[in-house]
Amino acid sequence: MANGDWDLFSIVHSSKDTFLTPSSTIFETSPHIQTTFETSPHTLTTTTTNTIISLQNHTPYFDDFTLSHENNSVLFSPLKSNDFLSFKNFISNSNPTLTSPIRTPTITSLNTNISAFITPVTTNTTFTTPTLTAIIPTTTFTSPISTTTTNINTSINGTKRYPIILDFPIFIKQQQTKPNNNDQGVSPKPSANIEITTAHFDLAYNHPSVLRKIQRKCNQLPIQVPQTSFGVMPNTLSLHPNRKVWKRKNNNVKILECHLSVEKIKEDPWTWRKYGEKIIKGSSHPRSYYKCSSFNICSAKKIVEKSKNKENTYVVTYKGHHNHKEPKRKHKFAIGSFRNKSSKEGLSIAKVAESSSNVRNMGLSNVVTTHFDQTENINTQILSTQSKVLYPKNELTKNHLFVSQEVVSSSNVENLSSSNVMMLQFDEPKSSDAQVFTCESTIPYSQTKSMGSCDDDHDILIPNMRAMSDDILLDFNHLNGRRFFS
DNA sequence: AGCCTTTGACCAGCG
DNA sequence: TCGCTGGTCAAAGGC
Ligand SMILES: [Zn+2]
Repeated sequence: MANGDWDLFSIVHSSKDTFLTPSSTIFETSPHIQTTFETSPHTLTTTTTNTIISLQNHTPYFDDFTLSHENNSVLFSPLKSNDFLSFKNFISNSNPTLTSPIRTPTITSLNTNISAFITPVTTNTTFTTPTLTAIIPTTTFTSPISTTTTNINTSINGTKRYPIILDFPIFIKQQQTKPNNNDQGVSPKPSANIEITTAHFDLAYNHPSVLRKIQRKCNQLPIQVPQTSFGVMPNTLSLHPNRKVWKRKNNNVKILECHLSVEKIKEDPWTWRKYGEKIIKGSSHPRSYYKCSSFNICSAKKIVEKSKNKENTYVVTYKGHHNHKEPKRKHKFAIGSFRNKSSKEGLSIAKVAESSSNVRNMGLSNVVTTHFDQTENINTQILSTQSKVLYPKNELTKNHLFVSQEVVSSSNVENLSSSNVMMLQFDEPKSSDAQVFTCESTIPYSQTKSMGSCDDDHDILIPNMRAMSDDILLDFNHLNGRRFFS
């Protein structure tokens, strides 16, 4: 796939006045805010170091921070280019001893530059960790201010009020130093496998800059937060007695598209039942339609089609979400076993699948099927995001970031090496309903390990609809006056 | 028996 | 209006 086909989804951490930019990408860690406060010249420098992966420049999001000055504090939320004015006033008003000298300062320089230094990603798997530096206000005063500010206790503390992606790029760096045992005689291998889990999306959804826009302009474009119209369920009051009618309004909404190897399809912990197969015009491979078979009212579906371009790779599109836990074990005919030989496509999969090891790590979150669901409509989304609760610890762990420890240990490395990249995509802004997330990953469902610990004391997380119990879901259904899972 | 796939018909959306 | 296309249904049969 040509890189030009991808627009990277932005987990947008933008400043208040910056619209989310669908075509740019930023992943960032918790900003580490370091400050230096010098009295001569009177300079406050705040250095916020984020770790960012991006293909293009992007207005960064600065986490809220509090400037404490003696017994006073001011919250900056977030940092804006004119914050230095607030800072100046703050300094002026907080300490009477400064009033006189500051009243008539000669400001020799004001540096309000906020700039992001982002190194372009040169390959799909080489990431840089640029430094983002913000300098607020760099104000140089003339004397006599330096003689009156020597004992001022000034500090800046990041408030870290909202969840952010923790430690994500750190793991990337670890991966980059790890030799790849399977890297034998094949041209450059991905140095990092990045498994995109619900954590990324949840945190993106929950980001305050995102939520504000949803609640304010949920119907306007561009849409910053994934939303679907997939809530149109099969009509149980069908006009045709012998046939159910599936209303296909907005049926073209893609939830998530993945390019997966055979192994990863096999390791999909969910169970699926095939309900259709279609020859698609212009495609040499048929498209298979699957429904989740674990739970009779689960609306999760997936569409599998063999990739045109890559052998042993399948394009898997997931729709809807599971309203239940992962099955403890797959029954023997679950998708992935491909027992039937009459389908040519299935046969090719079956050969590989049967020769592979058994499915492992059933309980782990997988890349997409478990958690990349959307709330059923915008109303629900607002409802859920207005109720902030803490995850139960086990759910938090389950949904946390996973990074694989090994490069794919299959025989198909050469076919997968070019796809070992995390790509998330917003649809074109003109598309009013569809939000396309595209994830191209070679991470198997297994071979993953939770490497992150959660900052439980600080993170405030939004309830994860699919991680919640069915009872809670029913409550939501009542609140919204309709049923989602029927 | 239960769950699966296969398969042609049916249905909705769209140009 | 009509035909094309993709998604879904459901009967039939397999494992
Ligand atoms: Zn399900």
